[in-house]
Amino acid sequence: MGRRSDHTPAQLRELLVQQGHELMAEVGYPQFSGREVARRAGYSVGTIYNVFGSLDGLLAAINTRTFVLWAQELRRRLDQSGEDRIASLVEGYFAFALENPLTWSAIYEHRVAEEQELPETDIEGRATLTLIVEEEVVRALPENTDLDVARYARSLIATVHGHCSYVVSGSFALLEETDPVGSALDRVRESLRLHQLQA
Amino acid sequence: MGRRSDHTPAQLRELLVQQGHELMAEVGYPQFSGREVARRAGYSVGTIYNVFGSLDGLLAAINTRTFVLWAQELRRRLDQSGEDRIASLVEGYFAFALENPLTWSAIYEHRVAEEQELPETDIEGRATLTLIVEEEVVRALPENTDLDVARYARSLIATVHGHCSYVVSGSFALLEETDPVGSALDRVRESLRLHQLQA
DNA sequence: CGTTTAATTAAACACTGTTCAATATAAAAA
DNA sequence: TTTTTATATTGAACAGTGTTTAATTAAACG
Repeated sequence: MGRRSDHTPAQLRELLVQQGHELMAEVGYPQFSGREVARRAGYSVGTIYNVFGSLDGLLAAINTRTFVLWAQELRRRLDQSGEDRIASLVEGYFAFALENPLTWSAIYEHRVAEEQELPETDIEGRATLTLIVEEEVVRALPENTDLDVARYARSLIATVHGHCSYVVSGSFALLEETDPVGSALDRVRESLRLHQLQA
Repeated sequence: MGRRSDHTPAQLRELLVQQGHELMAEVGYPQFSGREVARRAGYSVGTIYNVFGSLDGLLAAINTRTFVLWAQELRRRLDQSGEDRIASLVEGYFAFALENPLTWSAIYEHRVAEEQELPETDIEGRATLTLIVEEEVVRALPENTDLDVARYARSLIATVHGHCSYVVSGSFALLEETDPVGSALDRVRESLRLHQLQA
């Protein structure tokens, strides 16, 4: 078969990312197969290389999709949140990871060698999550704080991330931890409380 | 070639773990190859399956070795530590990960499906790290604390781990974070300070 | 010594990711 | 409309991988 016109370039790209994302959700990063994605999309392997340049390119696009869905979930929860928006964030962080363990883990299992080579659209989609958290951290802090808020927000994300990754990977289950979300939230609250008083 | 007697079973096991650990340090988890380990050890692939039952068994043994080396490094630093033993711990955590990024990452990249099936010796080697931290957390807290110290220690480990994994994976570098160790230590100190006062 | 037992291998199988010449077809030019 | 050009698509080839298993050979035992 030679040139086809079943899909526009944009449609084809979308199709591959969608099928790839589904496969990732089904089997996870270690069992992920580019050939299988092509098979499901009704194209042959080479097409992935035409469209994304490499398998890494497809994987990056799949993970970016996960980032976007994750950010949407956080926004959704913030919109429905009561007073305690920080709790909504932390719970949303965990909830997404636990409801989508395989796609969520894939984000961290796929090491991007030179991250500068990520397409603009990918970088943007990924940054959103950080921005959402930053907004809420600003909101939780006194106006006249002398903290580097961006840096502080990243540190709180890292704190929650550490707890969350232990849960999803199963290390915490082994240690019979019953309330990892609670622990993560405790650490975040402790830190925020101190910085709220300090002003 | 049939049965050989170049190594005792124990020696052979040790040889494979050692070669495997070296290979992991050279190429990292994604490029790791059981066949290559066997090649370097001068045996054929099947031997790995004789000795460890599966490739996962070898990987578990390799990662356990990393845990043991890591724990040794922490103990070494604690022995030479001044007053601030918590800082020694956090710095030791990061230092080991940054000096051994590939073997350290492999610990978290190799998902063990049913962790109950880890050999006793592996479980023991891995638990040591947690115990070291627990000891120091007890030391840092008032005697009459009503905290669940084991659980609290795990939470602090998760906090540091979150920061550390961002550094090693390169996510923090991208965000121009200059002092992740400092951030992690800040979060740990904040929490400890509160729990020191609370008594 | 012969027999049993166990370690070791090589080959086979079914997969991977990646590259690339051949080709069929859509788009452009005549 | 016909011819030409450009390109999207494929399928095969290559070099790997993990895993299983029958055959082989050497050690251990009686």
